[in-house]
Order: sequence, then C-alpha cells, then structure tokens
Amino acid sequence: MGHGAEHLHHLLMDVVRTAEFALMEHVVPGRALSMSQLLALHELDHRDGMSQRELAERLGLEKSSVSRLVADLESEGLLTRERDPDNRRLYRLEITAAGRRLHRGAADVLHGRYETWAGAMTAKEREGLALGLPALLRVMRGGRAG
Amino acid sequence: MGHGAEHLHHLLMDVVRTAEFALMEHVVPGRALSMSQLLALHELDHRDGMSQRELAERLGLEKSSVSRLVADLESEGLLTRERDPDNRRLYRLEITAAGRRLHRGAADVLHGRYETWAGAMTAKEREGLALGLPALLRVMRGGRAG
DNA sequence: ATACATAGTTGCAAGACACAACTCTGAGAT
DNA sequence: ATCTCAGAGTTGTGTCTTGCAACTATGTAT
Repeated sequence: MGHGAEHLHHLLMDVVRTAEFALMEHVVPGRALSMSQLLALHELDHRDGMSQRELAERLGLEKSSVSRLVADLESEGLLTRERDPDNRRLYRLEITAAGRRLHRGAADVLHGRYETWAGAMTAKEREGLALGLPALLRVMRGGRAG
Repeated sequence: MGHGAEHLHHLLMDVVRTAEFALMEHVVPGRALSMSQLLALHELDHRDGMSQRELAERLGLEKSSVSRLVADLESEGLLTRERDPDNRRLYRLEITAAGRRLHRGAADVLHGRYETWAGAMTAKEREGLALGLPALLRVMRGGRAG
C-alpha cells in the first residue's frame, strides 16, 4: 500500500498539470470561456434557480468573484438573473438556451475526447478508473456527496 | 461504455476543481509557494541539470514565465542556475538541499493525506485508482510515457 | 424604530501567465 | 573573418482570475 501512495504524489501532480489543459483545450470553439465560467454553466445546466451565494459555494469561489463571473455570462446571454420575488435579496440564476447549447457542445467535445482516450486504455484500466476516480473525489471532499 | 463517458465529463470537471485545492492546501507550511513553483521543484528533484527551456516544456509554460519562476526560486535558495560550460546559452538548473527538503516535505504531507484518503476507500477502489489513473494520464498526454 | 444578518456589488491589489521585442551565445556559409 | 541565422533566456506590458474589505440593499427580530 505504500506503493500506491508513493505513486500518488507523482500522479496527482500530473493530473493537475494535465487535466485542466486536456479539459479546456478547444472544448468551446470560437468563444473564450474560462474554466470557472464553464464550470458555472455546468452547475446551472443541471440545477436551475441557484443563487449566486449557492453557486459560489459550489465553485469554491468568493461571492465577489461570482458576482463578476455571472455578470459576464449574463452579458453574453448565457444565463439570466432575476430577483427572487419571495426574497429580493437574492438572484435566481437560470441558464439560457444559448448557455445550454454551449455547455452541451463542450460536453460533447469532452465525450468524444473520452472515447478516444478510452480506446487507448485496456478494459481493466477503464473499469478501474470508473471505480477509483469517483472514490477519490468522494474522499478528497471529505465524504460529502457530489 | 457510454455510461463511463457521461460520467467522465462530470468527473473530470470535479477533479480539476477539487484536486488543486486538495493538493496545495497546507502542503508547504510557512512558505508561499505556487503550484507551478512546487511542480518545478518536483521536476528538478527527480532530474537535475535541466535547462529552462526543458523545464518550460515539462510544465507547459512559456519560457518567459519559467524565467521569472526560476529566478524567484533561485532567490529563495531553492535551486541554483549555472551556465552550461559547453553551451553558455543555456542554464543547468539544480535543486538545492533546501529545495529538496521543501519538496520532500510537501511530498510527505501529500503522502499522509493519501493515507487518510486511502483509508476511506475500499480495496477495490484503491486498486482501480492505482490502475486507472496512470492510464488516464498516459492517454491524455497522447501515449507519451510519464 | 433599531439592530442585525444576508445577498450581492465595487474598488482595490496581487499573482500567474502569454506575447512580443530584445540580448547574448553559438554554428554554418561564404 | 564576418554575416547571417537559430536557439536560450530576459524584460516590458497587458490580461485574466481571484480575494479582501468596504459598501448598498433587502429582509428579520426585538
């Protein structure tokens, strides 16, 4: 087991260095979207009506950062902000059709990319990854569900 | 296997969001080191005498960025730069004892962190990760060995 | 009414990075 | 020799992303 741990040091550093590049490169052709912007769309695509505070929590960003992030996305027509009628302090964020299209497009690119990657792995490696990676995330976050 | 691919989209985004935080948080107590600085030490700790161009390639950074990065590390006594006698255009970078100590310290912290994580995983998950993660890196990089 | 808490905004400032233009060194070609 | 060209590294500058602190606006409780 010390074996795996020694590897992990190396491995995780490589993952961080490699993954962001592999994820972001050309997933959104034409438009210049940051990682955080894409992650925000990602969150909103599978849960509408979040507040900025909630989004900030999910993204691990400060509320001020999210304020600007969201303002940019709104001005590009990728999401809408409306005050909650029941509590006008907070916004209800909703992804627009364009935002959804963009996110799905990125997801498709990633999907295709994964198919390529998967083809270069053995079945055992694929299975291991499918089992181990979610587990790693689970424990890295300290047991909370994603 | 479309199943795995759909997951991966979600998964990798989460990895990027989570891993950097999990890796960098408190691994180098006292000193303020950036991810790239730590990665640079990591590279130099297992291969001495690299040039800046070489390091830039490994880190995926522009040579100007590496120039400043390395200058900082040198001024903090974590590495040395000496012109190659055989080709005075390039530097030979060498990690110092202090740099090595610092990197090994970070590695130890990560090691301990992994032990905790591993304890929260099942044996199958650990094995899967140990098999799948290197494979993922391999294919993400396009087959080159790490 | 007054005090307090919460959601979001704005004015900074810092850090990390790329790009372009520069210097310095070395390797041919004439 | 010297001219030219390529490669390694540096510096100037601008951009992007982010956090912190101070602010406004809205809601809640006493």
